[in-house]
Amino acid sequence: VRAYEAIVSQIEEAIRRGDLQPGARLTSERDLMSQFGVSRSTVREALRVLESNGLVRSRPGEQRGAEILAFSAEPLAQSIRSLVQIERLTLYDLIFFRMLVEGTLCGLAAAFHKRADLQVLTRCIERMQAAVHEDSQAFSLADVAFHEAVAEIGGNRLLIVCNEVVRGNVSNLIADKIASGERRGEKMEDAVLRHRAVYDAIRGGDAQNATNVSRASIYEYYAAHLSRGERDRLKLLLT
Amino acid sequence: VRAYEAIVSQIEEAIRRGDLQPGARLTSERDLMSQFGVSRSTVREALRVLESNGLVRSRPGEQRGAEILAFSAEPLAQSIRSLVQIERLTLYDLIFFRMLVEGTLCGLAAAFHKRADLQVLTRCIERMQAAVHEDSQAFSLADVAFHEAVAEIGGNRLLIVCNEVVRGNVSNLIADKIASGERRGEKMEDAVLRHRAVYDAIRGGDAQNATNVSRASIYEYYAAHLSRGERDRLKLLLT
DNA sequence: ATGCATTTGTTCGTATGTATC
DNA sequence: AGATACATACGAACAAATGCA
Repeated sequence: VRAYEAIVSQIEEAIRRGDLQPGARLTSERDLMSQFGVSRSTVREALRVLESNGLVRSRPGEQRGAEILAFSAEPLAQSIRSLVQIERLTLYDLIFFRMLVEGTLCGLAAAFHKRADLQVLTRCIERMQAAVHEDSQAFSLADVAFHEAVAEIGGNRLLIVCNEVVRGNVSNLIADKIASGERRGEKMEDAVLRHRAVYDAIRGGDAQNATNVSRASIYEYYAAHLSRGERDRLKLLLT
Repeated sequence: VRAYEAIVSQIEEAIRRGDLQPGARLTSERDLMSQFGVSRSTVREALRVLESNGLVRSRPGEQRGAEILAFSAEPLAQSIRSLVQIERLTLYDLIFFRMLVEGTLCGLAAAFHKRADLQVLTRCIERMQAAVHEDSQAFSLADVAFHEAVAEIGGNRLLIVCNEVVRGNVSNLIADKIASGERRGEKMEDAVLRHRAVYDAIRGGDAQNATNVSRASIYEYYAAHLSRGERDRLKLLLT
């Protein structure tokens, strides 16, 4: 077993145990070096690996050592990104995933939401409405906030994270096609309507129905970018 | 931008473009060093990062440099593992995900399978049956093979990979509770019956029904390990 | 605002262990 | 068995960035 790997797994272990909390700092490279009885290069290789896994961050000149970071979905997002590129995942694959997961999250939200949750969602839609024809960046921020709020209600962290990651990848894949297209205003109006429909379905409390409305909404939004056969497969998810 | 990061992204880029195919080798560290105009340590830090991301593997003594690896879901599995540990995901979260995804894969299989696919599934079940009361390792190998074969039929790479990863994490979480429990033989018999039911549903060609049978099968298998409230939430996925 | 101490980023030279020919 | 090529690992050094007095 290689020297730097031992260091990596020891520090990883400490972080997982909660022994090293986010915001805490490792000691300096020179301290770690004597602490683990290895050379500085070895310490640095270990730090580079931890850094690339999103566990720590180190910057030159900082007095205390590398900082322990809070968990971030970024490594997961990266894995999925490379999966998209290397395995040649298509828009269809991603949309399928989103319809499946986000629809389910809406179903959970319909079944388990509280009063306050509905208010949060309403505010997101209002912010979207306000930004129509105006600020397309504020619009998409409110859009993302809506989806995240829906996901939070359901409360399954795994679904939430996966869905966020895939949503990000979808945007990457077709950013140019939609955000900057012509008739941008119309499309934004359209999106507001669809979000309202999803909101109503969630408020209605019927999980099956909310799932379906959400999936149909995603389907319609992206259908134009998909082939006939792909659309047929996606329809399997609609009842 | 740091020196080693430039190297990492250049090599990553070459791999993504397919310029560096799996099985090909990088040149030796000394060559890379002069090629990129950096020192040995910097090259090594870059290699460590690439290695931890599952893109290359380097071993001492090998004549040519580091080997380019085929894509593997291992980094993704790692991200999910750390998500499970750090975010304290429970068995419920994982089972929810599996019911959702694997049920859908069964639905796809029901709708799109071919003759040959059914034969593959049959053979997996036969291998399971043969290993009952005998070889528990062969049993679980056949079990995994069945699920992978089902997933392949549906053909959505993203779902397949996510499902495999989550299945692996589930086994980690409760390996002790089931595999080594008492009445192991009975449980294996039971599993064979459930797999047959899933198989019949797939052959039947009704996607909705196959989805349901599969989800119910997973639900029943794990229900005993879950609380009342968790079970109620999972039931939302059954129609 | 300046200068000093500390720390990281990077380089270089060297020694050691290991696989292949 | 020996030679070669390679990766692993060490330690000293300098530059650049940061924080503090």
